[in-house]
Amino acid sequence: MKFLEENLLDHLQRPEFAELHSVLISHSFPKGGYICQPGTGSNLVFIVVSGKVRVYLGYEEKEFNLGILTKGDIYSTHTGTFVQALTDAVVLMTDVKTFRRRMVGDPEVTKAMVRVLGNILKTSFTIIDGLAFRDVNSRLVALLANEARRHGLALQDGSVQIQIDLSIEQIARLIGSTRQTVSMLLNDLMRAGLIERPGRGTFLIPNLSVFESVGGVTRS
Amino acid sequence: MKFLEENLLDHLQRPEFAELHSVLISHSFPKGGYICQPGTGSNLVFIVVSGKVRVYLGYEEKEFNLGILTKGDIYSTHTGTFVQALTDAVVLMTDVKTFRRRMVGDPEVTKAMVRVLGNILKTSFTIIDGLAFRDVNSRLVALLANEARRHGLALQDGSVQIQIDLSIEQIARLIGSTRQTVSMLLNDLMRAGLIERPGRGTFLIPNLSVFESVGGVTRS
DNA sequence: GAGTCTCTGTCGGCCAGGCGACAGTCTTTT
DNA sequence: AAAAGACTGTCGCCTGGCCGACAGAGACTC
Repeated sequence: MKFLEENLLDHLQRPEFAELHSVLISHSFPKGGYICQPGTGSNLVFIVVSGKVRVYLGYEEKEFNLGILTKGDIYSTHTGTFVQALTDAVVLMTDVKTFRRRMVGDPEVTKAMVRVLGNILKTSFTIIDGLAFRDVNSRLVALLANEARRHGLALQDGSVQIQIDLSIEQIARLIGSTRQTVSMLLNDLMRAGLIERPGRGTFLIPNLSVFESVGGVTRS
Repeated sequence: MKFLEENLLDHLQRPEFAELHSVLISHSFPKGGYICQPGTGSNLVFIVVSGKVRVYLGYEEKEFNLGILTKGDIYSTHTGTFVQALTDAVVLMTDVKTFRRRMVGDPEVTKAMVRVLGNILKTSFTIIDGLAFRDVNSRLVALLANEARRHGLALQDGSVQIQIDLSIEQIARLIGSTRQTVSMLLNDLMRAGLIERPGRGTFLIPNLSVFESVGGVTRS
């Protein structure tokens, strides 16, 4: 679902959008700040100018990541999701009404929306799959494997090192489980030699493909 | 997320799309036929011309409805979802490559996509919520209440009648549970006087709002 | 009306995983 | 270095819900 070649922001720099800038108000958010939370009643559309923001579904105790928005991504606040700045971030905001009137007809804008929605949708399918079909262990393995594939550091001996600066409790939230269960599972994985934990927040996966295959087995 | 005023099909009837018709191939599907199933490797985009088609996530034993597409809706086959004709249906199909080249730049097309994706996304959030936070009973109540609100027949005495021509087994699938559990829960609801079952596939909810409130209580 | 099928209700066994509790360990502060 | 605080590992209990099994109950065929 990748359609965008040109960055949406560059596109909006063009002269024909000059008058639009008056209604696109720039807002800055510090790292960790919330761009939106469900239930605040605000109904805005925003475009990320700089920084990274994380979109997630959250409830009292659990939270499921839906995606990371970066420069040029566009999203709406009235979707029942949380949007939090992962780094200091700047966004352009406008209300939905103005957005519809002025911007919906623009293919670059809708293309950006399709891209973002498509990605989030894909992630949410994965989440549903995980919740409906996989046990906690599989979800944990999937989380680590994902992280390894995406941001892992491959070492000379073929192992992959990943840095997850999250407490066990936070990891548990991400996969919709509990501290105790995750703690136990991680130790099981270590005892089985599938992962090592050289230090806090750091994991070492000696053989990633073997590791991944373990997650798949426990399918019901 | 409703942006479309003009129907996409009318839009495509315009003269400037005349040459496009050669690549938009019309396909008919009988009621119950599959427009796409995951894993078939096909990578097509289609627009619904007539009929209703149902999009759902399915696995061996369970299936989760994501939405119903009708005239003018546009969707893609490589999303890992099943798409099944609920009635006899006609769709216009083309491959993704052509679609990107010829149609992605058109705001009506992308608007339709945003609308469809937005709806499906919303539904999938609801599913995640249900799976992660609600027990089977809540999901069952939600399903029935939803059906009642949407297609229910309000009787004079304030009760609502709904027609669900599904076996208990099929209902169980829709909420990701089992025949036995659903059978038990339905009987519990009947014993509690919250629903009645005058005949096969028919339910009667004497007081819908009371009924709905029961579903919410069991939140963890 | 007898046989066959499909659907429904109910029971008992079983287990993943949530939760409270508590001890041990690592960090930070003063 | 001592105290306070946060994080981690484990144990045991308990429950929701899956599963197999089996017995009615309608429906359909011959």
